[in-house]
Amino acid sequence: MRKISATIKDVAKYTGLSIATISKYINGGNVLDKNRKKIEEAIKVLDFRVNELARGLKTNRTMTVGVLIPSLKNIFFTSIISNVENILLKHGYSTIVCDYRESSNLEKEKLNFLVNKMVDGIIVVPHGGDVSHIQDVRDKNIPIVFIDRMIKEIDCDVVLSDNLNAAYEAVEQLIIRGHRRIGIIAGPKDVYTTKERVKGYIRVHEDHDVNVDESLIKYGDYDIKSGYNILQKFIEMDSPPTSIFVTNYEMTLGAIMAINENDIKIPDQMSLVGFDNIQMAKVVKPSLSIVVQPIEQIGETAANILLKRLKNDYEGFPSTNRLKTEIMIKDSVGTIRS
Amino acid sequence: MRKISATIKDVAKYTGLSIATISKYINGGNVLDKNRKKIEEAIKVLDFRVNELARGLKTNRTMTVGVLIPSLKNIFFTSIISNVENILLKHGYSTIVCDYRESSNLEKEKLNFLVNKMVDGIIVVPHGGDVSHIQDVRDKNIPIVFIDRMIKEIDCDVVLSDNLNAAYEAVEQLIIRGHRRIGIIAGPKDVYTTKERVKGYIRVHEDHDVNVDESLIKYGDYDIKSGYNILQKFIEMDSPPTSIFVTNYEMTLGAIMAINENDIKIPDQMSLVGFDNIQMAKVVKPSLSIVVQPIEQIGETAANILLKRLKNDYEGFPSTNRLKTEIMIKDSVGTIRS
DNA sequence: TTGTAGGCGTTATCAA
DNA sequence: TTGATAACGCCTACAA
Repeated sequence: MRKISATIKDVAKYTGLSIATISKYINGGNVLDKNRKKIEEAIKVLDFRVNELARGLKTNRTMTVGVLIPSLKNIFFTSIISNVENILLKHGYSTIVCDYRESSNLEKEKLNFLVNKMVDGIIVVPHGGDVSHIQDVRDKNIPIVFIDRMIKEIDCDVVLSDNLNAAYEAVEQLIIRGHRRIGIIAGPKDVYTTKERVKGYIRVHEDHDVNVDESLIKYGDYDIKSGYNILQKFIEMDSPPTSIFVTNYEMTLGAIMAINENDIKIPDQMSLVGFDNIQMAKVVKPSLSIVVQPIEQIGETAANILLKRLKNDYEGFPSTNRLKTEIMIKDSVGTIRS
Repeated sequence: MRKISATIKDVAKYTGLSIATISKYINGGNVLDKNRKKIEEAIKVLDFRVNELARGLKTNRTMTVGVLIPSLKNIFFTSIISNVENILLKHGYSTIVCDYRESSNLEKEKLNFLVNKMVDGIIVVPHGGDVSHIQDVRDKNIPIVFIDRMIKEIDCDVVLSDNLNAAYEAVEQLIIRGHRRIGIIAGPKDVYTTKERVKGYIRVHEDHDVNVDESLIKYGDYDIKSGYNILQKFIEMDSPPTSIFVTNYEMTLGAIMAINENDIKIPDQMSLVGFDNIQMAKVVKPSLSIVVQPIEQIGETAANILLKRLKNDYEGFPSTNRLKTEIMIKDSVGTIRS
């Protein structure tokens, strides 16, 4: 069916040279000038392309990297991938993208799939919880880079935002403006980013001598619905918070939905700080204050570390790359007069 | 470095059988029951996995599909991919995802990359314009499925929304509510979806005997900025439209930004119908009316058609799958009293 | 049912 | 600098 493209053998025949010589040329070896010309002509005429399969079989490398994320519908992750893919491509690597739909089982399954595909390396946003399947991959000496979340049990390069200080600074802006009852809509309790962000929330309270009311810390699922539901709960409290900090993009969307439905005036009745997605922040009215993660930098860093490991350069392993976030305070945050 | 996993040879040694027998077992052939047990034991003990490279070298198939989209930051496309990837995976195919960043040159380059990777099939959102490089791929008899956009010059399966009628119905809702000056923020003039959506816009005007004012048809780039700019221009017109139809998600975002900045009251001063992304539509206040494309169905259909072609089943080729959209009218659309 | 052997396209070693 | 040749791991006639 599919047309078989020309092989080294064909090029050899065309030029009258041997297979070995052509192979050497392809891999950057020295050949006589007149031979080089002939080879180049043959390659062009025959439209020769290296058969990566055969090459991989010999070299034991596929020049392929697996990327595994919780969801392809999450723009935070796809934006990262966009950068990763582009950088890896420049180095000849292709990227197999999988999402595991937030399911630990699927994560395991897809990880296995990637191993079967003999990827040379893996970039993964680990789900957390049981990580033995990841350890299994590590045991095979396949380079892995974690993104966004850390798994303490596994020695591994990791690239993530400074979540703790991101939350710290966001909440601090609220405290500075007089807020004392600050609600936080956090992620799932057992996820790394959640823990870090809650830690930051608590630490800044302590540093400013503001009492932490445990009832203002509520855990969601990082999805729209929980953002919506939790904000609703905050509203229904006897003494509702004067401001809310939402810790990811989807829940920020949900929170805004609830705010709109309840006709709550921002920032007069309630201040709001969201997470990620500048575009969103600009569209909402009043303009939304948000924590901005260095998305491009995360992807770039992860790709470069992986490339380094693929070159068998294990300098600084395991490296932890904690990138700084930025806080943009806009109209959704108001001041409390006491 | 990387641990070499067990080969058929190893399994053969372990079981005392021959390579051929093991191979037959793997590929579903018949072996004696006692041998089957031994083989299964060996596979488990040795953690044997088929080397896809070697297999591919023999069978001339990589069990890999390439997916090429304009941007990984566009949730419309990534959502489609999410479904595609999942379905293909169930059939043993892995998905190499590339974006071409809206550049025709990059599209060509990445398409070439995929061909070099010897993918068995390709799903692509074609950029349009020069399509000779796509024809080149087709000439190699690699199955291709187009998504979202049609390329008339190339015989190919294609899966897309019924863009014409989507626009028709959206604009019709405005006409029904008394609007006579309806602005359309269209995409780039030479893109397929743009043409179809503008066609629908014009046709519904004609069907309802409403005059088409050419100055109300403005072309953008399907990006946020042009949505913003064009809406701005509409506002500045001597006789601005009473309603706007925006033809993709990003431009809808941009339009809303402009509306917010100019303090235009929706729907009193202007009605608005956007495109895609239900989540967004719910968050904006007043709730946004939108055209909803059948994202899941698009991915599913494309994947299934490709799988069919990969099985060498060319029934109905080239098929055009035009899926129906849905229109959600919400608070952003008002009625004009005359 | 099982085994032998050749070949897929490439790389790499070793002579020439 | 070039060439002959043996792998890489698998599949597949064909023979036993």
